[in-house]
Amino acid sequence: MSERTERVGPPSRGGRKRDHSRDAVILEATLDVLAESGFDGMTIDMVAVRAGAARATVYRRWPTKIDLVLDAVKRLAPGPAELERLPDTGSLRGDLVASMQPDTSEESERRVRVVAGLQSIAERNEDIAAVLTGGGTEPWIEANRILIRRAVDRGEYGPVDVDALAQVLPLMCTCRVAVQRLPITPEYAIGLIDAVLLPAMRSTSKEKFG
Amino acid sequence: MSERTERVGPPSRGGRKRDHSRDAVILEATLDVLAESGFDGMTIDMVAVRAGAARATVYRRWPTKIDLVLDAVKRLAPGPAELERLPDTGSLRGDLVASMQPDTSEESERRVRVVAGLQSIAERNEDIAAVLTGGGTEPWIEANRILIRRAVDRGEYGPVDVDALAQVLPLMCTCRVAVQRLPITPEYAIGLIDAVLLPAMRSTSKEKFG
DNA sequence: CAATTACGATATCCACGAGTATCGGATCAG
DNA sequence: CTGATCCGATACTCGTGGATATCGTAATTG
Repeated sequence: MSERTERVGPPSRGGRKRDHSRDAVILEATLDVLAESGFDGMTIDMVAVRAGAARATVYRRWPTKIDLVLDAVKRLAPGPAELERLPDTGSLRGDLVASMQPDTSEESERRVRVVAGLQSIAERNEDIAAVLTGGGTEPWIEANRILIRRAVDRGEYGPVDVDALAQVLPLMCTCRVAVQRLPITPEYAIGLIDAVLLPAMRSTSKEKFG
Repeated sequence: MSERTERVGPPSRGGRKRDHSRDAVILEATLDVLAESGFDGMTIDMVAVRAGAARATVYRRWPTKIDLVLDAVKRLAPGPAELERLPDTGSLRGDLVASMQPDTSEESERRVRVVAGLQSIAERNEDIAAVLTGGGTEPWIEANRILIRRAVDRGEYGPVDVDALAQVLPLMCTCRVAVQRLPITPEYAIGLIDAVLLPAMRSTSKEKFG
């Protein structure tokens, strides 16, 4: 977490406790607004209203807009435990379809929209850029890397370019939402798997053509 | 073109002519600033300074910031003639490599950055969204569609899912620049062609796996 | 030359949003 | 109860940027 406005100096004698359960509400509201309006279009007031709080309450916990957004985006990054719980159905296709299931939900569409809405500020803010790579496409690509490597190891496919193939689904889906402004339906996701990724896996790319 | 501030009423008797050769300079400056700072980060003053003009000169030709950006983005859309001049080397790989050549240039990286920088405003402005689909990834996808269809027609490959495969290179390259913030090197482009697209072409996706 | 318009530069108006300050009411510790 | 702190609400400051207006100068027509 980025530095809050915690009281450090005087060991206070009492007073109303800060209701920390509202942190999550405010951060969720921040992500909602970010997904809808982007960083520049988002105002602290929008966040406060959506969270049912006062602007002062937000500023009491995060000193600047940037700090608020940083903490909010950190919620997007999957924990290491997330990568441990990858599906294991026995076939690559089964694993991919299972792992894409949450990606066709609204929850994950918001994630992509947040990433898209932070591009402009990421250009000028090192911290935002850093937290974006961690919470954006990279974990998703890493998950695909694991699934593909596992399929190759168990002999389901021959040797392939794991790094290149692991990027196909995450990058294409991200671009579809962020740039083409189209939803990731289960049909589209499965279509990509069956028409692009799995066919590419089947033909090992040893021979080149001139 | 969107409506300018052209004089229409009084048949004027004379006066200094508007130097229309500077339109292009201003619009190019607009694209440069858009690519660097996005729509919200761009100010009319940045554009004017980069174009070596005064703000008043810009406002004399385009009434609002939106109008200026609309005209600028229209310059990104390739004319119909562009799609007629697609490479024809005899092999799909040759065509793809040749057609990707300009995409690895700075010129084309700017195009993608402009598209990325306009996402936030496109969410709220119908006109921007419309002109973006025309000048963004769609023409690029269409070009790939033509190349792939041609290769199938000449018997170089069996039947494939043309629409899905035509999106692979444009979407992945766009996302790499706009989201991952990495350059499109010739190595990366050719790597995609050899490790993803052509392998996927080779194995026709008739059989499915459960 | 005179009238007219474009141009560069600059001043100005205006709206908006980040961040601060204040206030009344609520909630805790002692 | 008392003092300290949180909360919601509101007013406020202040910088920025879109848009307009003005002015002196340059170019063009008659």
